[in-house]
Amino acid sequence: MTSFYFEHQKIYLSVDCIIFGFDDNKLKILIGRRQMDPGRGEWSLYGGFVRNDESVDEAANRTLFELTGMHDVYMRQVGAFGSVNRDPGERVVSVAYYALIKVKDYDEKLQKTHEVEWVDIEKMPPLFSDHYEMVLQARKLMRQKMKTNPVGFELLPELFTLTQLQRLYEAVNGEELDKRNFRKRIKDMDFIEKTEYIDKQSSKRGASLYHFNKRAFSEDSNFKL
Amino acid sequence: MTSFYFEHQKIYLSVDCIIFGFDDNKLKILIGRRQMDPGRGEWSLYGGFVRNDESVDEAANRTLFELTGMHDVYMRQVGAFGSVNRDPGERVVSVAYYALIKVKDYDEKLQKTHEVEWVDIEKMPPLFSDHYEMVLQARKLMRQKMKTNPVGFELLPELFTLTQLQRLYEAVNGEELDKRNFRKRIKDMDFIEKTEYIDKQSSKRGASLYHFNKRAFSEDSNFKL
DNA sequence: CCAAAAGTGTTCCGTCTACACCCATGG
DNA sequence: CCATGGGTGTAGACGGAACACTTTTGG
Repeated sequence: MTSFYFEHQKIYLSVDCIIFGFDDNKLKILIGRRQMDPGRGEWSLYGGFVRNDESVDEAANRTLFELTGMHDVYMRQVGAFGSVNRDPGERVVSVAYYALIKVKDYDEKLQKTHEVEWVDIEKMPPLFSDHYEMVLQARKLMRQKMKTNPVGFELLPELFTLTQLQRLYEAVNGEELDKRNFRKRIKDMDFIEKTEYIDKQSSKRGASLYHFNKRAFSEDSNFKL
Repeated sequence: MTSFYFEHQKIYLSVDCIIFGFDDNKLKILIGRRQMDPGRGEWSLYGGFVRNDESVDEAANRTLFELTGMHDVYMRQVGAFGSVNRDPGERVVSVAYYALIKVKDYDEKLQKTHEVEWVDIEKMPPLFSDHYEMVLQARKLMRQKMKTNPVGFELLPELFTLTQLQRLYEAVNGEELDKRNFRKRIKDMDFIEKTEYIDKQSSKRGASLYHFNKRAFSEDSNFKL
């Protein structure tokens, strides 16, 4: 069968990753200096091209793996960015994804190899092309998601204190929360379990360490923070 | 400057439109029988390919215009759909958009030319490729948007009764609403204005016609339905 | 005259918010 | 012994949900 496809034009398709981390009570993203033209030297998200033999989601996962060596990372699509001149070199449409990773799990060697850095999301430098817009949208989506889904735990260590969890939500939403009200809500969620372990890093008294029990959480559990 | 782009592969990029309408107290979408191979004869969204000289958003608007002859339609991106074999003929990545139009504004001739039909969203037939998935996601996004933004009016005539508005929200959310509570909320929104006109179609007594005053609405107005 | 849709307020209950003090310990 | 962060309960405000009857008029 002859096809109608031929009359149309193919386009370069790429993916860009907005990688969120949480450290020092601040929400951060992983960006680096662009190592190729056009835009060499500008701050930029990490990205890659979509191949013909992989889905766009796969391309995003592969790209993230290249950068971090990590598999099974929480990742969601932000959307397609398709202005004609968004890439000064060629027509490239890019699909943005955001990822949530634990900063401590990220191999520092790989970080140096790729010359990427964690930067405070409140202090982002100007970024290449439309990457800033991508970050804004990603952040909006992520904030929305965190309100009703227990995805924040992707950013925290397996064991965390309630204060850490609260600081995370404060960083994401950009506002302080009331400690007692926050902890009251946590207590209502049986899938956030107190462990026998105590963290002595952050205070003299020591704080109980909690963990998120994925199995105990089911989609119909209600999660609101 | 020689470029690194050449080592990568180009891909066909298309757009698909989920076109919502509201008629007979039901939420509907516009679909047609696919007129080309592969998939000829299957129910399908209306779509088109993205050209090199237009943005993806522009391609979506152009495609919608081809089908409906309408400009300045409310349209939002749903996301990119990029499975390798989503199109049986060729590798095609598609970006889905949803649109909200007034059924009455849609020229019936054009509808016949393109052989598309309004079908009740609750009674959708199986669709070509991943189009059903696109519709589900579009509906989810649209429902979300309608909760906090006054976009429902895009689906209603300029002048509408409060019962029509309520039926729209009921159709979108799939649940009945309390008439008094609903009307109380409407009364709090000054930008939904009662007119002097009366609709005599739907009842013997007659119902006041309202209209949404875009100018009176500002982004900081709070809208919750 | 009656069927059919329009229009209109109040009460109750649960949820969210504000708010202050004691505890344990390392240095 | 004191500075630091951990941990706990209550009262009042607010918003959402439930709920029933009168009005108008075309047929």
